[in-house]
Amino acid sequence: MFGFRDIEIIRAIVRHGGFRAASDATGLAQSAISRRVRHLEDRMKISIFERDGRGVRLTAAGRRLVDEAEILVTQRDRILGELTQGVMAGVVRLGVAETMTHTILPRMLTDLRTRHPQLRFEISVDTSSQISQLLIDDGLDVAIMMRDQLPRGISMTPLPSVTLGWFAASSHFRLPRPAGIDDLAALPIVSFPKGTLPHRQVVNLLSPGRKTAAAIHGSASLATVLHLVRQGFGIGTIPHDIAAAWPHTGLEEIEVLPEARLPDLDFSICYMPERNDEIGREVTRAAVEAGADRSDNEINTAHN
Amino acid sequence: MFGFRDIEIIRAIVRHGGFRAASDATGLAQSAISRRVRHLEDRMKISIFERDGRGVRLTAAGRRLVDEAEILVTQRDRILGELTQGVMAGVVRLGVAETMTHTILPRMLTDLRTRHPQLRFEISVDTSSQISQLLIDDGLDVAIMMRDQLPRGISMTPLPSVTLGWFAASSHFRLPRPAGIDDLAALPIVSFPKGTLPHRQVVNLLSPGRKTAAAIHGSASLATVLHLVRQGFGIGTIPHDIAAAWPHTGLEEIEVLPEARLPDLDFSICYMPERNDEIGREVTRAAVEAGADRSDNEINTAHN
DNA sequence: CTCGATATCACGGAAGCCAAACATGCTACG
DNA sequence: CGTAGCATGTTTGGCTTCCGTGATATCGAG
Repeated sequence: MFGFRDIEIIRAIVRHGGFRAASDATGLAQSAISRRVRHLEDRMKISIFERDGRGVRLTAAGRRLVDEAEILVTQRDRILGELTQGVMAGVVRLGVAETMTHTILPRMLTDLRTRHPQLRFEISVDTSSQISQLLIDDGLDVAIMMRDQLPRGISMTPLPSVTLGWFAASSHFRLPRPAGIDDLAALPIVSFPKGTLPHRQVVNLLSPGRKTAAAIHGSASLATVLHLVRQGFGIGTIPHDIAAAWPHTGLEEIEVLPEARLPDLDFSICYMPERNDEIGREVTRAAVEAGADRSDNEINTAHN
Repeated sequence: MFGFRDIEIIRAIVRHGGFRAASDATGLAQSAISRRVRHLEDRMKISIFERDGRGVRLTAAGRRLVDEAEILVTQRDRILGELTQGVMAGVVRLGVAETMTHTILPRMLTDLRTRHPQLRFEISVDTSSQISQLLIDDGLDVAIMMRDQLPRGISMTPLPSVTLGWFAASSHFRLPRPAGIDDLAALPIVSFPKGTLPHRQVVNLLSPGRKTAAAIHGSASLATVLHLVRQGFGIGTIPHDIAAAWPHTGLEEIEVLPEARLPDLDFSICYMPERNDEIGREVTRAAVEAGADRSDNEINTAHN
């Protein structure tokens, strides 16, 4: 086995041409170098230097060792520098609700990548409650989710609200304009997965005092929801942003009465300042700016 | 600063979920782990674990450290394994005379690469005397050169002789067939660089008792020699193999009298067994086999 | 209070420093 | 030509500092 110190010392010996010169270069006593090298050779059972009266030269094995191990020292120093000099690097574990992956996430990641090329992201897409739990358990560094149950000590920054609409595939269903709650409840509905806040909101909106419970299907995958709605499986509750992002899928917003309107979704970007103050702040900044961009974009898409 | 041991210990703590468990896993005492981690944190001025009554968890900085440094341990173990288990790896410093780069070298390297994918080559092309000196000074591991002055203790394996011919660009010079020494000496000659054995041989062949010294130009680059001869700058002394390798350059061998024939070049593959026994043997084997192939090839090209 | 965890304290061994010994090549002188 | 002296470099022996062990103190949660 060999350590970083061994490599540094061997490198110094090679570079300066001997134990003596290496001792000056490293600040170690020359005797320490001698004994260290011998000990290392004994441990690894290879000879690293060929000695004779007037100095030492690398053996073939020694040269191989230096060539290969040099890079380790370099990398160690790089890691150390990045860690202590506050360079933003490493892996950021990011949890997002799926809706966000289609809106602010791409812009946010682009922003972060240009500012901090060393950062790597590991993105989990899940329901807000799952993400919330992961954040609490230190399974995530930053989360973008709906405020569910908020643990204490968390930092939470609101993002622009996401507005929902009722959508249907063009000409699959015949509905009055505007449609009322009863009209909607009579049809199969594809919505957010069971257990999530928007799912509960849809249930609450449609259920009270109705004879037969509305057929509400949940899907954790927005792509699946879009697909099902497009195929005429039912009508769907879909964020306006998402629908606008696929303008040619044949989806059409259903005009509804005010009482049938769906509440907005309030997303927040959250992190634990105790654990991830620096990264959390920076990701939050990027998310807020991406959200601001998104507003512009919303206006643009409204023009379409 | 951190060492391999630090990383291994931190990894053990993370994997087994605490100092206590890590102490069982690593065989160290629990107190040693505690103190080591604290010292490390002090030295690096970052906090790696977040402690409370019921255990420890990685901080963000700690996770970054583990993520980035894990690979260092892996690489260290790989290097150690390769060194001690006698895998042929590392960089082989190879010195060759230029003639050889066009004959056995490509086949030899292909052979070695397929048998030892871990090997890397660093190839120097120079005159035989330079290469010889480099080999003596441990600037090369293996050399392919003409035997010049041979240091003692060297291993030398002869390779097939290289035959030389006089070449000229078609129809640039008018010579009797066969040409004699005087005919050749009257023309500008492009040959091997001054100071090399074949250059001396050309000089010796042409100079004795002549009124005006023959105009012998030297070039260390075979490509340059070929170019000059092709352009009609003069006639050249070129290995048959090389000329055969460029069959469409308009070069034509000059038919000469026996007394004007050039001596063969005797190349050998050399290494210092004291320093590079294992690699030297293997490269020698590959060179000899490539030389055998070359003989076949010579016959083939003679058919063209 | 008890349990399960980490932190701390006194003591032995490896790794480091200092000084002196040892090996080798070079030079100059008899 | 042989050899003493010197210059240069490595190895070897005493003495201190840091790392690992074992037992004990301390702390937080249930």
